[in-house]
Amino acid sequence: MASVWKEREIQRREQEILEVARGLLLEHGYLGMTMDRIAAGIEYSKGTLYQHFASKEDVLSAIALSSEAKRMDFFERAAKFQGRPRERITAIGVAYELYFRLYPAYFRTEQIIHNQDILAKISEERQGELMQNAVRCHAIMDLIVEDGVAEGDLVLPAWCPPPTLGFLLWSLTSGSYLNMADERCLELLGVTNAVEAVRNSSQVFLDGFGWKPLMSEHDYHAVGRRVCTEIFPEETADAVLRPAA
Amino acid sequence: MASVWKEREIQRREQEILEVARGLLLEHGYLGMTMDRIAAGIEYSKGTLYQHFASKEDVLSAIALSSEAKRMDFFERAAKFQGRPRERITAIGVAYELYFRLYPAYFRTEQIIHNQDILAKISEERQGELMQNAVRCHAIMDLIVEDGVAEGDLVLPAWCPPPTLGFLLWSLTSGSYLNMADERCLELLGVTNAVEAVRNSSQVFLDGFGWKPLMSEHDYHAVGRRVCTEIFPEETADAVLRPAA
DNA sequence: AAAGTTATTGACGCTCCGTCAAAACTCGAC
DNA sequence: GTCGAGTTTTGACGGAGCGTCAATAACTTT
Repeated sequence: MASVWKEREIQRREQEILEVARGLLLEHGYLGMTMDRIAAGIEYSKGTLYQHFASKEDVLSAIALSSEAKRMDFFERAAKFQGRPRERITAIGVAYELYFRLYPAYFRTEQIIHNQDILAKISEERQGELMQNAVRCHAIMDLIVEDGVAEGDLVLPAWCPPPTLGFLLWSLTSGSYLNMADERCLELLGVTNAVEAVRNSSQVFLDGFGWKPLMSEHDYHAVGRRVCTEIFPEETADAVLRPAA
Repeated sequence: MASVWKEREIQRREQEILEVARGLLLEHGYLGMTMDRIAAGIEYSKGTLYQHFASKEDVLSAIALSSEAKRMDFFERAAKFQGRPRERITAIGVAYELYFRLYPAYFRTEQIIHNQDILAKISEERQGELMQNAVRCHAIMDLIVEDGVAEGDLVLPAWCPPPTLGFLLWSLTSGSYLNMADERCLELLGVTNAVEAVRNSSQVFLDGFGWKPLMSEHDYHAVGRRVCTEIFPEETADAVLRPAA
């Protein structure tokens, strides 16, 4: 049966398209990633391109989806880290930071797709997939927060159920990374070492909630380094990526 | 001299263009705001439109600029609030929250323009203006943070000079508001009362830094209400906008 | 090998941005 | 009042990009 080979060929081509598209997106931005250029990049015409993807936004969302898959992978690996709940949520933070630093391009594609106009043009189906990822991602955090509460390390105020804490922590981190995009602006404001600041501020935030053990009682830089060596040894072979003592 | 009247006429028309453009932007999004539609909305042709604005992005940045002006106004008014430094930074938070709730449309235009692709197409001049606003905005926060340090209410760690604290607080808030844009997603995650959560979480964050007086020592909801009645009486005539007891 | 089926192509229609030569208008001089 | 130089306005047009589809090529079955 030829259809097996055909199936595989289609898959292969889809990957090739995404590869070319991602390259264009990073080099020339959203507007520079044109369907004609993608078609020129692969060895097929635009018509064939449209047999794989319904629209430009569809291509874009596929790229974003693969980026999110990478992030999900990091999160799920980090979630396996053994320790007190607050150490485990710290591991999630490390995962996000590594994702941001190792794959800034992926981070950017997530931001691009997160735009109302673009999102509106994506098929319901893919929108669902994207949403699904977000939910899974927050579910991981929720479980850890709930463990923290269950073990008595954390007492949440009434206004802040576990999903809300996850949302806030996420907002602090993603908001910071997003604002870091404009480097000129950052410099003008006099912000240096922003990545380190985000790392530390997450801990300050958790201290604010009184999540034990507090920073004063525990060395979370050491936890960060442990997460790097135990969970992300390959990714942090370059020492620059590990938190300093 | 006719040129005086002409000057005024040009100003008037510019305002009219922006009004129409903002309407289109809000109703139909970035892609729905076309130059032809704007031209149809005012009583002039596209050519004339292009005598006022160099490009579509130029129109957009003018809209964003006026939005930022509104926010700046709120910030500057809030900065006049009298009290301990932490009360004053709380006032800034109230200002931002009110801006977000009263003018969601303005908030959105700021987000739209904050896009790399769009930003890249704006004239250097307008980019400078936008940057200027950001700097002024952060300068206000910086001063308050520095006062906090000077008065001994706040001891900042080495990794966090005043501008960095401003940046982080800003990121927490703007990041949260940004993530709140997707209401469906928020609901799916189980986050309720997000605005209140953001308000409280900023305080938790400052508690984390040990900025005195701590939440346990001071009623910051009351401070919030005072800011509303003293600084924003007009805007908070509707009681829904004021923090509950 | 012929008929039928599926895959591929790229020219085309449409929309939108930004331009520019031509038309319309203004206003002082005579 | 009218002429004409200067200014403003216009909308048709070029160019670019997205998505389509009739025509063509390739492949499969009989």
